[in-house]
Amino acid sequence: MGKERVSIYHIAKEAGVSPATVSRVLTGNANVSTEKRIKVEALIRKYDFRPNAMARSLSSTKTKLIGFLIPDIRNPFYATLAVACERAANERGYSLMLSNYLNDMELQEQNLQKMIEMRVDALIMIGGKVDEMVSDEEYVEKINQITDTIPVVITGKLDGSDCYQVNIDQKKAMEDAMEHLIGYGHQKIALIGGRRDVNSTYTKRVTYRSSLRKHGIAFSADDIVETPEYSVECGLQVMDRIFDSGQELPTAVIAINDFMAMGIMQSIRRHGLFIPEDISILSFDDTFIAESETPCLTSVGYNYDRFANTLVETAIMAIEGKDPSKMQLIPPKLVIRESTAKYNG
Amino acid sequence: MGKERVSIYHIAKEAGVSPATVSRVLTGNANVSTEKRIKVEALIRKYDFRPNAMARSLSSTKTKLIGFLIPDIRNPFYATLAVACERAANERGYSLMLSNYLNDMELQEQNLQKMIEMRVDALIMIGGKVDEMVSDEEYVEKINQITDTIPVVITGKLDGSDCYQVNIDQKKAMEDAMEHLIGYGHQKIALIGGRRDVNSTYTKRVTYRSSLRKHGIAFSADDIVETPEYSVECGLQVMDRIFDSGQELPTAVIAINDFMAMGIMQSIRRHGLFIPEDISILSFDDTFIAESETPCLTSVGYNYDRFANTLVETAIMAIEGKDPSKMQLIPPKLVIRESTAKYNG
DNA sequence: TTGAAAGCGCTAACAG
DNA sequence: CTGTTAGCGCTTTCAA
Repeated sequence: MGKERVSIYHIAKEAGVSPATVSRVLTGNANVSTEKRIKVEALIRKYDFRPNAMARSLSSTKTKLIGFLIPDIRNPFYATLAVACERAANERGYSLMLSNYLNDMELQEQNLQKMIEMRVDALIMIGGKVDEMVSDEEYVEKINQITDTIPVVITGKLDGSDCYQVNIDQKKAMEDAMEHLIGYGHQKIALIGGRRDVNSTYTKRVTYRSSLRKHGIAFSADDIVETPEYSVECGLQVMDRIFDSGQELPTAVIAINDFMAMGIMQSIRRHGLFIPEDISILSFDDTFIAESETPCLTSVGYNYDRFANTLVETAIMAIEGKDPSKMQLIPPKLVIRESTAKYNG
Repeated sequence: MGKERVSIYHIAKEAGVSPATVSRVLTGNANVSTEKRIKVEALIRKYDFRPNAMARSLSSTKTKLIGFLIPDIRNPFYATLAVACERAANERGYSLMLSNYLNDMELQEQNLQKMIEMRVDALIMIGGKVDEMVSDEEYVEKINQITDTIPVVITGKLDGSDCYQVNIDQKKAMEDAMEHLIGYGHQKIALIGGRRDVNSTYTKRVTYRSSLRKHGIAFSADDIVETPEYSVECGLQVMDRIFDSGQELPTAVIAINDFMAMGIMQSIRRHGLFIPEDISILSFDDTFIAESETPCLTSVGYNYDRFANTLVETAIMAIEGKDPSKMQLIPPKLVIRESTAKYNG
């Protein structure tokens, strides 16, 4: 430790040029004579000099940083998306500043503030307070205060805010799921997991019910089960409870995500039933989990690269004042695997 | 967009004090009369003012940022660790700057440079070039150049470098695994996955062999299978190959991580065998996957919070010149679940 | 306790 | 093409 940091001044002095010239070869935004350029570049290599991003940002008022606020990177859905976004950002000369709020609204707030202090050029936020059914008025006000200065793109819903939205087409996702299952002859279909006050879940529920109606299938309140979390554990508990209740078992179960599906499958196996022979399972997100289960999960996924590109591209366009569209939809894609089968009542 | 950013100058002017005073109430590093403090604090609230972290860092030459370089956040092992590290860092007033190098050495290098440009106060690096069996001399030189200025803590091995090491006790981990399996009467134990040129894998292999020797069990070269990746896919392929080869099946399989175990289990089930009745499975890392499989996986895990705290604490101590110990070991912890059973030959 | 002033390392006019 | 000169927004002596 301790060695003195070299700056453009050191380089400039040793090269016999002005600091501005060094800056010019660094940024490439202006012409420098080949002679001087070569001299400077040699020094840069000699000292393995890296310009101070803080100073650069301070001066240019651009950080080339995009804040990325998500609930929990341990959920493969977010991990997949984060990796894709990081790549997308890097390709465009930006870095992702990621943070998890772990379903803690206060932490989400803190993280948000930290991003603002870092003067990120844009913000991508997913879930939590930006996907509540009824948007928190005070929160909207706070976000709008931010959007005055920094473009914010969300995956979710925030009524009355100036955010750009990049959303999964939840309606289509559920429709595809239902068409698949009903096409396989299922009538008793359960929808397990999620909170009704979360917009994406709410939309799925509504669509679930309208799909049933469209096909003339009676809706039973028992068939929609809410859970406080979107976890494996919750999936297991809910399915156990269904078994214990003695009520008529569904012939197909739609899990709100892959995590939930894992739990549900575990419960079903423990009760000695087979998937898909006894019960079909379908989930949302199509993460690596779907391919890794036995049997492999039929799941509604998305093109994560496309999703990520749209998110990042929208953010960058907004940064550059290019005015991207306010609302973009990511189409879902049903991947049929082994966990769903024709109903053979 | 467009609203003018407020700075300490605006606040100072409106409060009728000097910018220095505003800075003082911001940092809390000096005394300010209650009267002025209150006035300034009110203004800060009024404008929801957030000090510019870039300017602050530039001036103080501290960024309160810790770079966190990992292979792939999509692997639950890293995701779990990352979340724990983020929390540990936050608790101590630091933020994590995370990036994935996706097994791409060039990307690892780029990300590293970006961290340096950001002037992170310390660097935590895991795997990849910092866990190769034979350390790349040039790379060591490059890292040592960094450690001249920034403390680097690694989980891995980098001979001849000045890094702080926080490592999992791989030897103990494998010993525990082997004792468990051998104690259950297994003699034909396969070790599947990983590359021999990765130090952590190498250590496991060596320990595997010495455990066999200690118990007077003959070693068969067939029982160690190398894989290019640490993925579900590879696990599946390897196990399929073992079945196809017609060689004597192991009665127990040790998977190098949970991913690998998933693939192996999938293969075994597809071949009509049962776990653990026909083959026992044991894995390393004990991520959520271990609990979510059916049967639940017996796995050697670690106390991730402790692991993360040690990593972050070491980094911060080094930042503060407190001279932490150069080498610390994280003890593993065998969690026995349902995937291993007594051998009943 | 407080203000003035000098930097932190870089970029970006502005002359020349 | 190049050097000089202001900042960017904050922290931190140094005097008062």
